[in-house]
Amino acid sequence: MRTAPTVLHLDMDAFYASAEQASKPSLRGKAVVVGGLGPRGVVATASYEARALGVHSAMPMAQARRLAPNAAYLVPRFGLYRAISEQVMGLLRDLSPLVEPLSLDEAFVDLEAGGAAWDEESARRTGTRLRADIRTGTGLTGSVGLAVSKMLAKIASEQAKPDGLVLIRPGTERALLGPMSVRTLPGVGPATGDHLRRAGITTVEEIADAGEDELVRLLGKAHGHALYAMALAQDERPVVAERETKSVSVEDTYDIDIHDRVRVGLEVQRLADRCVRRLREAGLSGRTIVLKVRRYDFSTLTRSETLRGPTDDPAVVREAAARLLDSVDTTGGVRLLGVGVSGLADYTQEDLFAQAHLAAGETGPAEQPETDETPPPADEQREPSSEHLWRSGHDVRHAEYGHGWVQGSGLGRVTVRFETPHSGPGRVRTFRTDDPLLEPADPLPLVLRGPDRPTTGPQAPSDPARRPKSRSGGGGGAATSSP
DNA sequence: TCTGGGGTCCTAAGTCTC
DNA sequence: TCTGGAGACTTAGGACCC
Repeated sequence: MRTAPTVLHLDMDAFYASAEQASKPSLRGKAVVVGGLGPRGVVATASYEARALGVHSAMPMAQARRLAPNAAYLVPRFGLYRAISEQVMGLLRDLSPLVEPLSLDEAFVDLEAGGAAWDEESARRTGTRLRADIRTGTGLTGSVGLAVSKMLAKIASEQAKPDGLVLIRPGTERALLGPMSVRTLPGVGPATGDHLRRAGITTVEEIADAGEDELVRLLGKAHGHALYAMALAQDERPVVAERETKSVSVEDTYDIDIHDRVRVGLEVQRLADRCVRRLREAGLSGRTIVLKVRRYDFSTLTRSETLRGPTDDPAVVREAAARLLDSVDTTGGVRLLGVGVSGLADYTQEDLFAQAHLAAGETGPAEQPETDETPPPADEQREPSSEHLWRSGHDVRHAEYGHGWVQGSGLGRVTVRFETPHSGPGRVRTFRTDDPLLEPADPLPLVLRGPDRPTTGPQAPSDPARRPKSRSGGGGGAATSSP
């Protein structure tokens, strides 16, 4: 158990929305909602202005639009967010070799391991300097929590939001946690929260009072023990820099339920190919193939099959997924399909050959040796219509008017606002979607290094999603409300 | 109101092996 | 040869997180 608050948790404030506001001057101070814009999309992040209107993460987009009809609605630009995230993680690694990223916008840092802090005072200094460096380097704000453990550091950063720093002083933890809702503790979601509430437990203090045996009786062994320890502010989990991937999966929710069994089969094949591509990119192979089906009524089922050895062979994964689909009744329609691979092993050439032989032996007709060239998904073989080039929020360049971003498109027109992270709010112009002077562009850096040198700073890598393929059933004509 | 996508971990029942 | 138990593994589902 540590005696000094040397675990740091960083949480970037409304990360995706803030990145969009930083790159689009006309959105600063305005409600911005980032997420899927299709009929079944949900909110990924809402700016604080949008949160004030009641919009929050995981809310259905349709509900967000009712609450904030005048907000700007944008699709996520992961290329940009990844570039900023890498810069921020770099700042964290300057503090310590023990950095545990949780997502693009969150990480734990063991300050003690890096010699960056050893007591309250040095920890606070380091946290303050980090926040300043993040602001200087990216133009964005992050909140910092400092405490003796990961759980407490995370609770501290939550309290620090937005744009603050909170240090939980050693010895004060239990008094601080006691009156808090059970939902504050990691691992207590809606279901566990409800379960505890029915047992008359609503605060952290009441968990501690209930005793370990009662918790185990209510929630099972693992969850009960863990939660009881957390309620006593005991959390010995170390900051772990390297985490092994346990599974790789892809899934798609369709704008309209799929009823045609043949189409369902084709989609599963596509997903299997996509999953294998991801698997190979990560240099992995896996033994267990998982099919996920969410039906029209939102009931979800999974079917899995474990092979004799690990594979990254698209034909093998496709066949396994197809076999699994055979055991699933899809009458009534499906809204989501997914294919995953778990039981992962490092990729080796032997795996491939072994599996190819296995597949040839077990699946009857002799398999052609697989190559890397899996055919592109059916929808990627289609030429994207020019409408699909213009995704809401993505950057563009016009030969005459310069750099801007797509504010909306549809009916053969695309509306562009011409501004950059370093200009004032820009003018809006509308073009035909096939205007030869207009082309997709990379995001510009949010922060200039040196006098007017936009070539430095966090330059997002060219984002393949920038030239989007039409998504199955995907809605074109993304509408961005004018801010 | 109508619920994304990519993960992790846990539980429980059934099966297999020794 | 049959039976029973322990432990490992497989499968399915649920909860949670960002």
